[in-house]
Amino acid sequence: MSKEIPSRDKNYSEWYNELVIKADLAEHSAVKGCMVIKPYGYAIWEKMQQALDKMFKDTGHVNAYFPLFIPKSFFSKEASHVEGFAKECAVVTHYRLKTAPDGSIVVDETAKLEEELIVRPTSETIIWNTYKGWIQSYRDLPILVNQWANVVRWEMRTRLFLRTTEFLWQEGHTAHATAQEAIAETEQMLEVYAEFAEKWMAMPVIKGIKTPNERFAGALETYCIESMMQDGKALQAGTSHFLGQNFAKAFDVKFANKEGKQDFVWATSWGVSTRLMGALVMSHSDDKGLVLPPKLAPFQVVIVPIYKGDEQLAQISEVVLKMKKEMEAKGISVKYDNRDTQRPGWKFAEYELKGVPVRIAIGARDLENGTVEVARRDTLEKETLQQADLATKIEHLLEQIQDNLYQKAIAMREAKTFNADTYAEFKEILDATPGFIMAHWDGTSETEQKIKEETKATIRCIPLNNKEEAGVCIYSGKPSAQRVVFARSY
RNA sequence: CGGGGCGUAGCGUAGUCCGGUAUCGCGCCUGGUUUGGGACCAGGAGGUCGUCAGUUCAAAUCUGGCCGCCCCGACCA
Repeated sequence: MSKEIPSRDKNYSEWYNELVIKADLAEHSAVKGCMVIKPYGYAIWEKMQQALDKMFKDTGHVNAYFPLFIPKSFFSKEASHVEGFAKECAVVTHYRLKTAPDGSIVVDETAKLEEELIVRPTSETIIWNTYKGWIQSYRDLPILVNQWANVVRWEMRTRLFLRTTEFLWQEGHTAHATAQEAIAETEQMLEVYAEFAEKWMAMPVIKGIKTPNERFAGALETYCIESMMQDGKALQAGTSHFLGQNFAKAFDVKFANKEGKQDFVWATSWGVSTRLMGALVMSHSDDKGLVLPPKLAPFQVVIVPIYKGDEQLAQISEVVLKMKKEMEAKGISVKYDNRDTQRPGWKFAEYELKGVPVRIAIGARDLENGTVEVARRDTLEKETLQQADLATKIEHLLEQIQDNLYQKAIAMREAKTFNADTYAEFKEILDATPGFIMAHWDGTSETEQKIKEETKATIRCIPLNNKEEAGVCIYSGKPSAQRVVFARSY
């Protein structure tokens, strides 16, 4: 198979698609709109899961699991929620197949479900139906539960990782005694997501709140982190919702407060998905392939021996295994690729394609000099280092790479963030230099809608702690107190 | 659901207009030489040409139906 991927600049979508496949992250599946996540891609997802899961637990959350199927009646209890998801639900109507007279397998019409089951597109309804039985008193609160699960949304158009029919995610669903506490939770989880994106994925994000148009179906307020991909398009990387008492009311979840009065429970939900994998690819990778931040790389260092004959390999291996051990003692994950079936040049290209942060090559020359060749994936720079204290040097190098990726991503975002003061300017920037456009907006849905229809750009978010600045709306000319983030998005 | 493109070996493709039993590259297998940036030589294996039907002495090629995929749009995390 040819491992060449198309250029990033020529066709960003094609580049992304090919890269995901060639780097062995995922592939299209036999089921329309679904994908197969391959072992290498899944290993990265597992790294993400582990880091996130720890952050959730450090903030007091626990994991649980709820059913895949949601009875239609549950699903329809919260009006705006149904409305938001109705168009993209997979529905189970029967529970048995049979063999037809002609030998083909058909649905047994006699095995029709009395009530259809919805394959969860998200679990608010089934979870709140369950919480009803868990909550009687303020003493039962808060409930801080997270679920790792798969969900199905029957999207019309799909794209590997970014929008597949089935995807993996985590969804947190919390229940609180007060609005204030629920809002604090919503904001806390947004912080967790932002920290994960920036510290682990090396992907800078803007924290903000969604406009009513873009709000989650059933939420009072949707907080989000928005990131910018290398082609200037925005990607929503995570959301945290303050659900108010909407779901508690829909499922009649009341509790007795300290005064002995009945009140509806306050709710939040928050989630990130395998979409983050897409974000990771689009944030850092280049025409040679994937570029992984060290903290999420399935292995951070690959060692490639360069040798002639078994004897030389044995000598090299002796040195390598010692090095490997030292690095592993520092918590660095190392792969020693001593396969004789591929040549060094092939391996170099392969590990670049797969985004391994650091590559160490060692041959006869190095054995003599007590050196190794160290190549970093982010800058593609190579240098020769002394073997002495290599583990410490690599440890620092990995930190540097992690930081460099983040700084590069910030620089890219800054270079593609513009102010627009008139609608003409706004449209010009949008086409000429895609990116984030900071512009004044009159705060109405109508204006946002019009701009979306005319330019395909949406308000990504209203940044938290936004700077106050008097101005006029680029579209309507009405007064505005702050700029918001506009962009075309994935 | 609208617009465009496509379906030929594991992958990428030529051939389709003008019908005559499938081309090339990568990969794979065997042997040898190699190994500091995707090796080279020699030999070899591998194909219901998406599918069903029709036309014909003869269909990858012509006709019709169906299926699937990709891209762009509406929808969306």
